[in-house]
Amino acid sequence: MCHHCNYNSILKTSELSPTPNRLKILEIVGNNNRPLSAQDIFETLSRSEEINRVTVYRILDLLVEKGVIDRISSGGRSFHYGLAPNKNHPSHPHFYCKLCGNLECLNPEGVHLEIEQIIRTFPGVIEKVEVRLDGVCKICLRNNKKFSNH
Amino acid sequence: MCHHCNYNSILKTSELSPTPNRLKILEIVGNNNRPLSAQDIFETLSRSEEINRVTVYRILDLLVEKGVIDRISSGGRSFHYGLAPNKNHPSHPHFYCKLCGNLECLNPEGVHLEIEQIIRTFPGVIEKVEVRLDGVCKICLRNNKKFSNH
DNA sequence: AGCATTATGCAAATGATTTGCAAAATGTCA
DNA sequence: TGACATTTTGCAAATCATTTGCATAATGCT
Repeated sequence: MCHHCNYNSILKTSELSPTPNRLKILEIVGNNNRPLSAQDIFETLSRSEEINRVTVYRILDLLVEKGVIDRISSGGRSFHYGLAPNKNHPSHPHFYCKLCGNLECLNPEGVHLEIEQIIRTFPGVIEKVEVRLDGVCKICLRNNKKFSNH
Repeated sequence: MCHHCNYNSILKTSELSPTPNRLKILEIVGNNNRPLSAQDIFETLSRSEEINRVTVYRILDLLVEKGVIDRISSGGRSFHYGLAPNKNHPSHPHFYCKLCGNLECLNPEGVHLEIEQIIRTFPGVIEKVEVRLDGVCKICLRNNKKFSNH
């Protein structure tokens, strides 16, 4: 979630003209406290205007390509999208609930990851690190007693 | 990869009768040094015998459910499968090459992950942690000069 | 052998994403 | 402003990974 970002200028500095659709999609991604699926974004946007699903996919691809947003593996079959890490939003781990399929952001302080050794010795190029915890979220736990003793 | 495991007994202790197909699929997963997709496993198995793709999926689901193997997000659209961590194979991070789509295992020593704080304070149940590095592997780097200065 | 249970195959469905192509919108420049 | 190139969007269909439903085959048990 970001209240400090000017999405318009983010687009411009990323070599993307700030078209209405791009802006709206970036706002939806940025104003949410969790990474959303393309479907989530499509549904949200559809509530206020007509837009094609393919357009959503294409804009998401573009934003990922320019490094504005991150494509995040959810643990399920669909990708989720969140603002790319920057000064205001440090890189952080996510939690995936295998029951409701929601992905949530975790505090970056909670996880200390030391990968210097790998970065030093890995023969390829490392562009991104993803840390994801999987399990059952609080809400599903309450609704699903049988998981409470795992 | 595992040279110390008796797959037959692993199946038995997991409440699964060691049918030929289950054994072969577990062997393919276990004898490989990287997590494979269902498609990889299907193709490998198909070289030596007739088997249906759906059967492969079903056996993989079963092995995951019983905790024998792990379903791992690849960074691409398909899941990959590797032996679940145990005494012989500690949990370890993976590297996904966005060009060739291969997933490889990284040394567990290379990554230090401290998640005690999250585990202590998270309101849901955490069952699994996945760490994945994304980028371009050594081989694709060699074949794709344009990525060598990223 | 007879019957229940389990495992497999096959066809089709589903869900997420991508592609091809054409129409609409936008930008550029004389 | 008009003509033309470029970019953005929509629509239909394709693709890819995975799942479902249902029928048959294999296996286990008494």
